[in-house]
Amino acid sequence: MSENTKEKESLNFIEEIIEKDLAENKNDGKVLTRFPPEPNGYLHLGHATTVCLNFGLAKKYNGNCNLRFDDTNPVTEETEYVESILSDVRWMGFEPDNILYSSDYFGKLFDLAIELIKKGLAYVDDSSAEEIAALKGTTTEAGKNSPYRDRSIEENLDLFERMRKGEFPAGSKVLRAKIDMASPNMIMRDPLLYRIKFAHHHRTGDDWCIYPMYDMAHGQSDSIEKITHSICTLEFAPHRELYDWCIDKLDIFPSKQYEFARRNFSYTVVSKRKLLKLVTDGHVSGWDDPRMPTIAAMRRRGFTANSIRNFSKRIGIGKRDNVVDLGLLEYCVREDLNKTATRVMGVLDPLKVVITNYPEGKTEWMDTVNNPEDPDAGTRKIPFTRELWIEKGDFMEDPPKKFFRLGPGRLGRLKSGYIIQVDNFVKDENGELTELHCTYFPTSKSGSDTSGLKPKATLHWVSVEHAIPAEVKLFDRLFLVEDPSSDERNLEELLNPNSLTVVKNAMLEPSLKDAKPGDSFQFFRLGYFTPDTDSTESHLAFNRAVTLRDAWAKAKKKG
RNA sequence: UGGCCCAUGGUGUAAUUGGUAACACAGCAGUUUUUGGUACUGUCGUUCAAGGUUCAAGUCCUUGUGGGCCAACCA
Repeated sequence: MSENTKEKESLNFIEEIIEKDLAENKNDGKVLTRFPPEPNGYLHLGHATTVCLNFGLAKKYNGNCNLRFDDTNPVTEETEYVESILSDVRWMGFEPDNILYSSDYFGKLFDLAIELIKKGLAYVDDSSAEEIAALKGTTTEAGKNSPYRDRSIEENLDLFERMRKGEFPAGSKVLRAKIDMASPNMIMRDPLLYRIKFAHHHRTGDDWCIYPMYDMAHGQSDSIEKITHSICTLEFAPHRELYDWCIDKLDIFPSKQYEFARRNFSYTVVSKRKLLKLVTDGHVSGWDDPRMPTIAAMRRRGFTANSIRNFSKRIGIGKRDNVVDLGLLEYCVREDLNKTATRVMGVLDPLKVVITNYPEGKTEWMDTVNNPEDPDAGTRKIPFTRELWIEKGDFMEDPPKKFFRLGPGRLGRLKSGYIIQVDNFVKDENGELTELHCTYFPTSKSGSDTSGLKPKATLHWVSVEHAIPAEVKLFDRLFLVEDPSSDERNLEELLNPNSLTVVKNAMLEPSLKDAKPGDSFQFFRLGYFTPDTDSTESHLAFNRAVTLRDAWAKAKKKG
């Protein structure tokens, strides 16, 4: 194929391996990878980087990438998860070359097991789980052979066949590889190959009552599909010896396994067990709660597939332990949305402004730019009237020097509108600020400003008459500690109690009426927002994907 | 007292395979700005340790130290 002569960008270690293989014309110059999730949960950010890696490699080297559901354990796997995984992969922007299942190979895998038995390399063991564990030895002591280890090939064949027919109860027998109970690699101490489970499988139903273990299924499935580069996480490194042993003894296609370090992310967890616990204990509303690190949640929150792909590319791959700063993902989201999101105005904490010298009942439709980063995005009209909503935080009765928004007597520019000056503020009986009385400068109209006035701040606003109310959800990190997965304390103690803020009565500009999930907006000065999946015409609901960078908030914090 | 993997700024990855330690994020300071956004500029700071080989070591060797994974009828 095409030789990349001058590759400026440096290669990661897997790309180096692939390019070396390609140079040697291994596998006839073909690259075939696979993404092999077990359908027992939703895909999360860790999977997302693996998806990008495997599909990305295939794309880069003109190869292919299969999606293979590693569904060899019927008790944990469900069709619901299969569907969510497939839709998440597609949303990420990748179309699998083949959609396959390990369960498709149950027949072939059974035959391979028979072959191992015939070669005297596997045996049926009647020991209980406890007995097998007891004979396993420890990392520093050799194990001992099972009393069933030397059964004849004929007897093993007979027993395994009868296991398959359902003649023995669950747990009464297993098939084990006959390797070496003294191996320094614990995985090689006669690993279990098949176990009896009378469980309904999401695809094969009740056809089988014995199921292959990971080590009898994964590498073999790779081999059946002729996967050239089987990429997995570092935890599987000890399995590689067995992976190669099976391929060698069975004399099947020599797929090769390569390992990279799993990604950890700051202020969140990616263990399926812990994510499931967050869901079942009600700490979040579901797998797609926008605070979750799942792909479904990130999509619902308003993150884009493009930003996740860029993030994945930027963090690269390696072999050392790591905690990736989630701030980088937020940066990638902003980077993407800044270029594409339409700028609109919405007020989260409304304060009424009455422009006392503006005619009652008058509406001016002001021109405003949809996206200053994209001239092709065009302009639209927004209504300006005598009564407006502005952000309560944009006025201070007694503003400090560094605050350059509104205060008594101060000027402010209303974005794409007029410059106003605060004349008065009104409070209710509780001393709560309720209203600002201002005057506007007719010569200061945006785009044709001849006033010569230079207010320090430009504020967002919405016409009271035209505003549409909405619920808006704001999110903060789920956990208080940077690395919750390595914290000894209970998950509950580490949770950020303020990870969700629900704003009930936000006021939005009327153009947002028909926004749909998947649409991205920048609410001027507030961040990037997208309609929530539960948004309806009568009850608009938005999620904030991420805030804008906020130098003022930072300055305030520092005091 | 085993096997395997790993060690580069606050974080994540690079380093033409022995030849000036770089890129991005974060931080800090500033310029521009009808977003305290964006863009732009500057700045901070690093090879786990000790020996050795070499004109030259993040890279090779030795010995340490530190961390991770492995003993589920899970994947």
